Amino acid sequence: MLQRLAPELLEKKKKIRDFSLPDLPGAINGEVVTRFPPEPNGYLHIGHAKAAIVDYQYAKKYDGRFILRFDDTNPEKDEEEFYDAQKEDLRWLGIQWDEVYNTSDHLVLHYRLAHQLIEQGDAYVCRCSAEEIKKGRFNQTDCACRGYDTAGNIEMWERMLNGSLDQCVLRLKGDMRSVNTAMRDPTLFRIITTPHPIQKDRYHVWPTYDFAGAVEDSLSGVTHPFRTKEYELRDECYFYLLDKLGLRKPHLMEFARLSIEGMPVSKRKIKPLIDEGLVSGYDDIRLPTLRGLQRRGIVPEAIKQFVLSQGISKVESTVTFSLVESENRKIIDIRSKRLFFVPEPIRLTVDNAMEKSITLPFHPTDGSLGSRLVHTSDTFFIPSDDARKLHKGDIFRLKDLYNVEIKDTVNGLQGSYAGTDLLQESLKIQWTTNDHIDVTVYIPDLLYTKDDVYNADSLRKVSGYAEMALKEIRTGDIVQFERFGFVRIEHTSKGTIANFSHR
RNA sequence: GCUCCCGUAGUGUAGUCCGGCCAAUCAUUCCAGCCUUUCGAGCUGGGGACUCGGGUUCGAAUCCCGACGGGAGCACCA
Repeated sequence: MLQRLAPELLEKKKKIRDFSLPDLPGAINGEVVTRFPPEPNGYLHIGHAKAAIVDYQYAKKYDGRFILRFDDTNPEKDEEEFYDAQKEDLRWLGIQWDEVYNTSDHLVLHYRLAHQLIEQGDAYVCRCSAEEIKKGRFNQTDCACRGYDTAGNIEMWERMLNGSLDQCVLRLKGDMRSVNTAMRDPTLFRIITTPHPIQKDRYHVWPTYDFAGAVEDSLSGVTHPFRTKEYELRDECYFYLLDKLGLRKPHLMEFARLSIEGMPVSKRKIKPLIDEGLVSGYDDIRLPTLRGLQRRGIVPEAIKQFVLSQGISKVESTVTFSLVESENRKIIDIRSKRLFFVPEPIRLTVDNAMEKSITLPFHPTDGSLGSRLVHTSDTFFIPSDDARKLHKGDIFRLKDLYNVEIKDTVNGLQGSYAGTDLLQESLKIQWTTNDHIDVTVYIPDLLYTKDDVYNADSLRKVSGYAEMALKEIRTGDIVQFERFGFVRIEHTSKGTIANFSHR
């Protein structure tokens, strides 16, 4: 009744806070431009989501623009499938970009800027080996290449581009004696002959992150780029480079990387798990990948709330996943249908049971979620965990149906009808009838224990019966199995499975 | 080793830039109670923190110095 007359009254009870981001320095409403620059080399995870959501929210907050930029400057790592996969993940998160482009589309421009640096004497072609370069940085000594004249450098750069010179890189002429190792003549361009997923074999000289990131941020009009803290040492290089190129300098900002207790959040850690078969793939429900989270029944709004609640401080912290669960529960509780699922079922016979047809609502308070009709006879199934607690003479309630008095627990579980009066203190147990669906529930646990060792019991499997109404539930829908927890349903060719989200 | 960043309750987080309104916010977790035909939700109550030591000041979580602790970088990866 109430939900029909004034649904907003019920909604209001759920206080889903709206976290507000702190103000940005030098931000002008309508003129803020942010960007999310993933490398298309894997599936997105919750760490990416943090960056993407923060970037996107800031653009919205200031009525500005949000750019999606694929930083695809390493043909050895980037793969074509991930451009679309990442877009798909972002769309799922509810993120909409005003513009999308690939850094690899701008290589000609990058070459031109490199040329400019060389002409100014701010960059030089270095033919030393990686080893020698490393040694030079460590010892703070110049190599011979650093001393070549501009004309020679331009010639070598052109040979680099036309493929007649290999074993060389273009380096920034920084300060080999700087205390900041990132300033000791960082590499700006290197030769990679592996075909690029999009550009194919059009280019073989590729900019590094230091060059491409700074240049793209500036040229694309980004006013407030964010990145994670581990890049802080490179700030100096970022601004130095823009300075030398005479390009606009954005308000560069850093925040701490997100880490979650017991969950690997980097590709570096996730990949081996997949390769060793310890998880089923990038969408394994134990993983904090967006695909894993989705399959587990975590909704995008919850991820957004969670991310924003973390803020953008530089404090490194390890968050409990229960914060995500809590945000998720707040959102799905009010809109998830309730169904009966009986884990490890045991047969219960009620000797003087009458056949009944009853209508049960899908939600205790929200009638708009509808109801289902259930027929009962003298045969039920209840969870064996509950059955174990029952003794002869006990009276319990088949939830939403009637009371049953236990008559026998030895020769099968038997009981008899014991009225419909609701007994406050009696156990209310969910049940199914002979008509039921076999369901396997997968319950994820932390992949790593406190000591950082792999948790072999991280995926529990529980089989049971669900009521017939589960058939109406579509793959991808989240329901609550009463007295069990929230699950996301998947109907597969091998039967129905339910991925456990949380209580 | 060198350099940089960070240090508020069990876990996160606001406050730190511009010292007083902070006997420190909010969430989560935990505990107790209420409510409820779910072990879910809701409601009420409770516990629990400014790393330490100096300094500046009438006054410091907030500024300065030092110590300690944690993280990161030191790639032709981003």
